[in-house]
Amino acid sequence: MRDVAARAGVSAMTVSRVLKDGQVSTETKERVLAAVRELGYRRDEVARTLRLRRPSGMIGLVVTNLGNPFYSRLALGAEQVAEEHGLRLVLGNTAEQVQRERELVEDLVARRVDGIIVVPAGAGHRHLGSASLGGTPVVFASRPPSGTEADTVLVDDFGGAYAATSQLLAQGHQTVGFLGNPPALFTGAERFRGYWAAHEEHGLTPRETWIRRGPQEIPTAEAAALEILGSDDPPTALFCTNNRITLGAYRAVRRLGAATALAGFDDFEMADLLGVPVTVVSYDAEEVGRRAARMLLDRIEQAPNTPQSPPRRTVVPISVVCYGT
Amino acid sequence: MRDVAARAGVSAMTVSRVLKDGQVSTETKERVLAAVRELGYRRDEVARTLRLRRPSGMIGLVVTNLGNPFYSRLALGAEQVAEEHGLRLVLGNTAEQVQRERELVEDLVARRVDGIIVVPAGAGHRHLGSASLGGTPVVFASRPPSGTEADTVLVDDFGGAYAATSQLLAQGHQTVGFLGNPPALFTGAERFRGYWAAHEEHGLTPRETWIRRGPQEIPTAEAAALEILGSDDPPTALFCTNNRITLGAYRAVRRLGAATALAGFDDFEMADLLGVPVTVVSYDAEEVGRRAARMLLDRIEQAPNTPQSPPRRTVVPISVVCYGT
DNA sequence: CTGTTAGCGCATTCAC
DNA sequence: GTGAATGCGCTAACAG
Repeated sequence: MRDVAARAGVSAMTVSRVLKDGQVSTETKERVLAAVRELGYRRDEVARTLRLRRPSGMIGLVVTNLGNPFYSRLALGAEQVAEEHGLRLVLGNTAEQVQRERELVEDLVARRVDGIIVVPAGAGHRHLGSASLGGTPVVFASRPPSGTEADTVLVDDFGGAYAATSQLLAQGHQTVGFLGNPPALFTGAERFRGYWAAHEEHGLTPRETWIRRGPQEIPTAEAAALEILGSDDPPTALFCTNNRITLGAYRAVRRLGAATALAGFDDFEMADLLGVPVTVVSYDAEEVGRRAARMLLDRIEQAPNTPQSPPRRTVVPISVVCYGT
Repeated sequence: MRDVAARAGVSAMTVSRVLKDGQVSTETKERVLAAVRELGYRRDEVARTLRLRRPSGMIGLVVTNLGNPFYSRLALGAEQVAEEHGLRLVLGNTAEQVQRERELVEDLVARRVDGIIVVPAGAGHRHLGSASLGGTPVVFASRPPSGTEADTVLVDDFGGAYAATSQLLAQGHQTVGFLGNPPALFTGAERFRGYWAAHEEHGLTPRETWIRRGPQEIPTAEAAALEILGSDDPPTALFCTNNRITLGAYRAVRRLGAATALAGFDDFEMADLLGVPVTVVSYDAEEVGRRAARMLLDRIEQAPNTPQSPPRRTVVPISVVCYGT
């Protein structure tokens, strides 16, 4: 900046004013801008935010697995909203490790991000409370906080599982198996709850032998499905808690040549081409990111030393789509 | 920091030293650390990097479409490497808009990122040259620069298309159609070149009526495939330049009940379950991100006022996988 | 071992 | 309109 000033024959102060369109005569302004171009000068945003006592104009996004399309689409949605407000997104991947999460969040706070969106790993989240983070606003996405209160954006896990299972039951299936993620995961628990509630609604009780609460990937889901469907008295339908599990189940059904109906959480591209009836719970992952970003922006815009409004929670709706037959 | 110093009864300088584990007596160190804990103090990394005349410890990643799993996995790979070096990733999505790209890159430079990985949109990339960016190192990923020289990581587009097409020809198909992205895209051009070269190798010339260089999404690809396969003299196989196009072609084949063989760029989860023979070009998208990050780190570690080593280019290998039949 | 001085690049405040 | 002084939060360099 000094160099630009020298070249334009003015003081650094004048250059600063030109760059923030302050009161400068048209003539000097042009001289300064010329010097800026000639020197390829760029104002240092880091020094600027320091001087202005402002946060960095970045928001942190901490996810558990960016390789999962759900989270990359969440990131895309958050990026859209951040972009509209001139904010940049700083990305961190925790691989479900609480320790990584803790370090990442600490680092983001030290870098003075305006706020953080986090898909929490693990169970206790006191270390993610805004209070533990020097007041940096935090929004939870996809999984709710435990041990602290905070703004949260969830998917309607319960409702989706309930609706999809109900669909199967309404189609006349009396026996619906369950393949899903472990109960320790919030989504796993909620989706199981939905599955169960749908049965109760119909006066049914799922049989324990049709339930597998563990598979996470295609091969393990396939094995579990083979086990269930190969038993003496197999169910006529299966509810799966995510699309990888649904694909595993599909492989099993196909291999056995069974007529088992499938329902699952998460839409996927080939669902209509499988050749067996598939019911799918569909929702907008980008919308999760957009809402989280908007909630965060609302917090950020609240004056920091103002009494904080209570934490809000919003649930992104799902829809049920039936493919095939 | 002053507050911490006051509380510990020392000067700010001592606090600073404690936090960077300098020469401080164990006793004062403990007093300081106690004060840090009590006040929940965090060192301001922004001010720190300013004072140390260092870049921000962040690298920028600018992609054209984070919703595309290829780019989100690229991001994941880059994040891994960045993480290992204690660097954060700042993400930007251009949606293929050159204007957005330009603004993003400018902003990243102004924020003093250590370097930038970019999947360039558009055709001319002079504005992405390290020179135009005040010397900030830049690595191109997935598409090469034009109008400037820079480190680049590519996928073996030509080789993959060549290998997959050759596979079809070797299987006895004399007539292989082409469904692919527009020639303006680097990948589109390269993959077409590979398709063509494989034919030449076999003494064949593809027929123009079997070629569609435009479809990008499933529905348009399906329509194009229906057109080709519905003609008087349809080819017995189709080469598709990405997995969305392959899926579109598959829909057409299935609808027509044809026995057309398919080959395509990009692996996908269901490829082995389609019920028709499918050859797929597979590659490691994360590896693209990892290599780009490593190249960038190499540049960053070069002293800035040293004669720069010439731009490097690396190509991530592909492998061909045959499913079905 | 610890404190003082000075300045990273910028912008607010107050002169002129 | 423009410039000089001052300080954002931190730390290298030099005292003591």
